[in-house]
Amino acid sequence: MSGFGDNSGDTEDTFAVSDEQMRLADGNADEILREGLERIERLTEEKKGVADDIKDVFSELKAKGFDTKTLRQILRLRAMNPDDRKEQDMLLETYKASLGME
Amino acid sequence: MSGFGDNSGDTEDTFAVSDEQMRLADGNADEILREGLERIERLTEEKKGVADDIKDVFSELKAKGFDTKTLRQILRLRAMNPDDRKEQDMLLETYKASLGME
Amino acid sequence: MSGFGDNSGDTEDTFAVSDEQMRLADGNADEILREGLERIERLTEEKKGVADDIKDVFSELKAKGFDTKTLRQILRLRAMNPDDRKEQDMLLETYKASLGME
Amino acid sequence: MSGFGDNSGDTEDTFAVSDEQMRLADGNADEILREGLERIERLTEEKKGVADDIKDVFSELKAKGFDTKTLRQILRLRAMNPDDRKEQDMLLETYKASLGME
DNA sequence: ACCGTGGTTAGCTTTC
DNA sequence: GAAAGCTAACCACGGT
Repeated sequence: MSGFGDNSGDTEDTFAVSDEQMRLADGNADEILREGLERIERLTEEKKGVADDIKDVFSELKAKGFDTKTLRQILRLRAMNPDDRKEQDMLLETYKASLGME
Repeated sequence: MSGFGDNSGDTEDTFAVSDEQMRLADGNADEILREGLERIERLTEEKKGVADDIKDVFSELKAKGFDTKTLRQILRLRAMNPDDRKEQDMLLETYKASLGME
Repeated sequence: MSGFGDNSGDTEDTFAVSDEQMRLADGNADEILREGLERIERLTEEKKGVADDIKDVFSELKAKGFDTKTLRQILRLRAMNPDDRKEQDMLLETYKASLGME
Repeated sequence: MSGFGDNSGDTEDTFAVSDEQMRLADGNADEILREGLERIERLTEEKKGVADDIKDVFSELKAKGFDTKTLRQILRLRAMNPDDRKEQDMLLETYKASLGME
């Protein structure tokens, strides 16, 4: 089986090749599919693990009295390029002024 | 600074402790905060790396003719407990029949 | 067909009832299902319409030079209870100070 | 105040215009901003109302024994173009066969 | 090349 | 407090 619409697996067979030869050269799309999926599944597992670690750190900080929501805000700010951050902040202040928000 | 309302960082100081001692024992909430955030940032970086790896595998499969959307469906199916999957499928068929969907 | 495990739509028919009577009393779970889904589909359509309207307003504002991202921030701020907003802001400033963020 | 980078709000004032004139011609970007935001807020409210209605229908169906998750699947299927649906399904079956999933 | 769209992921809310 | 559903932001893709 081939993915779809690709030109691999030429069906003309000008030169006869055994199934085994095809499998070895790969040709074997099933195998490509299976291995690709397994790699994704393994990586997804790994990703999930890291996500759990992150959650743990948040929990610890929360247990020590920190507010999660605010922590996330801080992280967002730290992640921003300082210049962009300034720019963004200025813009926000301008709009606030425009609307009479103290 | 303490997270909020917790009673850590006792200010009574019945027994004098040097600043250094406090810092080591921790006491120092600023430090806890800073280190927590840094750990989160490091883990987030790591997570992003894994996510990119996953994206790469999808790209490879796509290049080999596989349809990404369908691949995701397959992954979802494989992730399900077989029994749940059966159950869910049966239910779906029931509803479809109920609605006259072929 | 019934939703699940309920005994409505008794098929014994000790007392003959016309199909019409059943339909009216309802009994007919298929009908309930079909009508429920149709109501949801209609409402979803409606919701989509409103979402499109919102998008249009954003587009207009953007065309007049406003920055969409900042507009969303403003909307978030306006949506918050003023007290919560103050509280939240104070907390953020505290953490920033704690981290030496100007 | 102007959104950004547009040339409205000319500061040269070659020809004096009263504030009132500007406001009427509009020029008044503050007003544009304020009204735009209010429209969005009103529409958002409306959207929320419709979303709640949808939730209600789901609740009713659930109370009558239907499984919400499956209902959502059905809705997804009904929303799809029949041809796409067939196509998608075929592809899925192909991949499943490829992987030996019954 | 950019805009608009759809799909995915993260975050917040509510329920159990 | 954990888990699920809903909402909003993000991102990559395809169309123009």
